[in-house]
Amino acid sequence: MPKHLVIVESPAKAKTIEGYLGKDFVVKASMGHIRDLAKGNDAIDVEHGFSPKYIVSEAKEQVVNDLKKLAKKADTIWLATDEDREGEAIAWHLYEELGLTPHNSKRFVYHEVTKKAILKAIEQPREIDYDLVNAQQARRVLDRLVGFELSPILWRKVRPSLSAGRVQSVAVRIIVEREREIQEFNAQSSFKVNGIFLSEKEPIPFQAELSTKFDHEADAEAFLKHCTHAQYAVRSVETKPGKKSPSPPFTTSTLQQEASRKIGFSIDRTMRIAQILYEAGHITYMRTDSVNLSDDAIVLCAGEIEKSFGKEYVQTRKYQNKSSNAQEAHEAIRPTDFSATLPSLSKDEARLYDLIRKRAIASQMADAILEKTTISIEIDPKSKHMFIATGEVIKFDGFLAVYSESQDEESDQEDSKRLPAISQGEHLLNESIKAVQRYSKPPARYTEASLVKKLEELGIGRPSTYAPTISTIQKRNYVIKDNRDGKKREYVSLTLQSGVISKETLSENHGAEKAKLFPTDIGMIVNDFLVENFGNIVDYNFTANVEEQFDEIARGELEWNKMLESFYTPFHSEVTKIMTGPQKRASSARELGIDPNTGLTVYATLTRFGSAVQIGEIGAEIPPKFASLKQHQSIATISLEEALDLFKLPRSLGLFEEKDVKVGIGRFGPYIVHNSVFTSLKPEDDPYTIELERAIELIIQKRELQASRLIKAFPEQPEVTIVNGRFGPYISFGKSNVKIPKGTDPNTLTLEQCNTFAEEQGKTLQKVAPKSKAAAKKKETKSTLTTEKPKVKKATTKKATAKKAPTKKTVKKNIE
DNA sequence: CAGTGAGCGAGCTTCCGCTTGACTT
Repeated sequence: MPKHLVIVESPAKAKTIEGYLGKDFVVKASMGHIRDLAKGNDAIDVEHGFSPKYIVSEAKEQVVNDLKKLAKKADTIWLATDEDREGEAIAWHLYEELGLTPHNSKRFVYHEVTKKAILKAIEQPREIDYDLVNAQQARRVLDRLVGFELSPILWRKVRPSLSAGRVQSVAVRIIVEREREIQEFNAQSSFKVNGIFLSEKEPIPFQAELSTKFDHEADAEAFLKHCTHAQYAVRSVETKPGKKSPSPPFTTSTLQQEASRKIGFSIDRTMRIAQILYEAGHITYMRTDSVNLSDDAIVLCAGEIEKSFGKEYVQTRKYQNKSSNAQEAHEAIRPTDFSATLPSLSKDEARLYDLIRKRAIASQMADAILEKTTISIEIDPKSKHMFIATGEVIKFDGFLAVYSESQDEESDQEDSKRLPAISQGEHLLNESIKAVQRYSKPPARYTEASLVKKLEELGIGRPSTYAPTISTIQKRNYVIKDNRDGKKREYVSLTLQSGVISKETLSENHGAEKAKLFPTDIGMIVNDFLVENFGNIVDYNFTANVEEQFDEIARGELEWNKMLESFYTPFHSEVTKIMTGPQKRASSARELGIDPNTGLTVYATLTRFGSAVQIGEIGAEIPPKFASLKQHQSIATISLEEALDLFKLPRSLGLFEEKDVKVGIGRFGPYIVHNSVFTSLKPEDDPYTIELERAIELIIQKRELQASRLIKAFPEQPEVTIVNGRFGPYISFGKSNVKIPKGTDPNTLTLEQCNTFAEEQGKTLQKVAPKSKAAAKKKETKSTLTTEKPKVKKATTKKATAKKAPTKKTVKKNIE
């Protein structure tokens, strides 16, 4: 019987550590926090020192019970949770919940899961650090207070079920403010001039850029004219040594960024796959903010580099963390085994593993040695303009042999090339000169990964919450990840060749976006409301400021409930002021102008059913008319013309088979209705311009599809049919669907068989309303108590989400 | 399933961080 029970946070870690310790030790995992604040609004007694009420959640009961049993049998219980604030709190909660005493329990901490580190750590046990625990309690309580006082204000002032919080509201703010910068951005154009030159000795053409840009076409043209008679000579040749150093090994945030840029993974997918690699023992822990590698790892890594590349490629380094609130309870993310023999993995796992391994290896490799050459070319001795050619040659590749980091935005610089050997004073021949109109670019929209980077820079959120936070703000419909088609734009290109200047007008695509984050109307309204009324909470520095105070608590210099007191008093009085103030909703209405037909005012506004345009006033004699916005339209940017267009639907296209054909936009996107049969438009069809002929084509297509859908019907029981669905044949059984067992030919099924299958699958022929079905489901899932929300919500939210992706749904339907 | 665009009122929603599983049409 083992005498010692060691409790860590993660089961994979438990397994590893158990291997390091002797037979007397059993190592178990707490699976993260075991207790949390009670659910409702009564978890914190603000009147009495913010005393918190903790409960063991249903999901953790089993874990706690198992640990209790083991603890009873053990002589010593070692609390070996992470060294950071949260880990210390977990240790304390365990201590309390398991009824431990100073006599039967000890605490030890480690920064890396290596045998040496663990054995050393257990030699140096300590007490639970209550100052650190209190810092965590302050953090936890503050987050609850902020979230649970701000959210209800939004329910009342904006819309039910919304949420606000210290982290998510700032994330939304970042997206909203960037969108506004982009909206306000005016692209300026200028003419960038490039020449192709040749040396007489070494006739390899190379490119050089003019040191000045021209704002106007006329200036560019005048310059090219001037160049028709120019004499080119090399004024100077400068060669400078340079070097590039590798980046540190991955943290959670940098892994998410690079996996997004290099292999196109969403941050969610990255974390899911990293978890698999971690559990299989291929990588170290993936939720970390540390760039540090253990000494053991560095030795192993250096050995691998020497073996694969040679000694001159080895340069071991210790990296310093840049982010200020890093807690560094773990190592950086690295392979557990650096050798080139890769474990057998799925394709995605292999790609992520490869990235992690190369990045870690490169971090311990030598700098790349470069040589940068700059050649200045004068046009003629009098001209103030000059052409500059730059080239870069890699003298020693170093870490570049393994890994080079990608940038968020592609820079304009092309791959720097080797320049021909040229000496000062030498005359050059010019092959051609081009002046091309270039536009300035607006700030880039955020991707999920670049938003994580920004949050990390601001010290907001933790490695374990980056991905969940970003999915929360999308679930709340504050932000959507979306694509945009670019717009065509013309630009001018002037070319001087063989003494002749020619002009071309070309066109380019700009502003196309893929998987970028856009604020929704509701996101903007909520943000504006919070910025106006709670600017201090959604301030970019709010977290940094409270973090400083948490640190003071952790150092024992500040009492945690005093800190909360001084935060909460002014905060709560602000909350009360707004809750008891005028019962006005946060207004989103934007005046667009006057409708020329009726003379009434046109508004863009947020309604119960989402963003819409409105003609006329509520409460006026003539009730206002409404029309929903299309996808990609927003209250902030819609124009009067676009708004008026929305009232052109539904429209009649004419008669087909003596019945009216109408086109409109519904819940699932644009549709045609004819003889009360609905047909979706294809993505390429525009409901505003579609003509009768095309509509009839789609109606007939739909009929053909319907015909091939039905495999078999039973006249004696018309609710039962066998049909072809998206996933193959199935039995449509009243309102529910029944699976056909594998190996059964759907064509030969009898009605009796169908009824038997239905019975076996627990389906009845009652016309079950979807509501009660979902309620039953809710009951089922209740006991598991995951973070997943019940599937069916209030009518408003349901509709709002359904509206989100009409085109997607349409596509699916068409495939069917 | 393809419409709608309130305010008589029933009761709900919500935070951040730490961890892994157990669920289907």
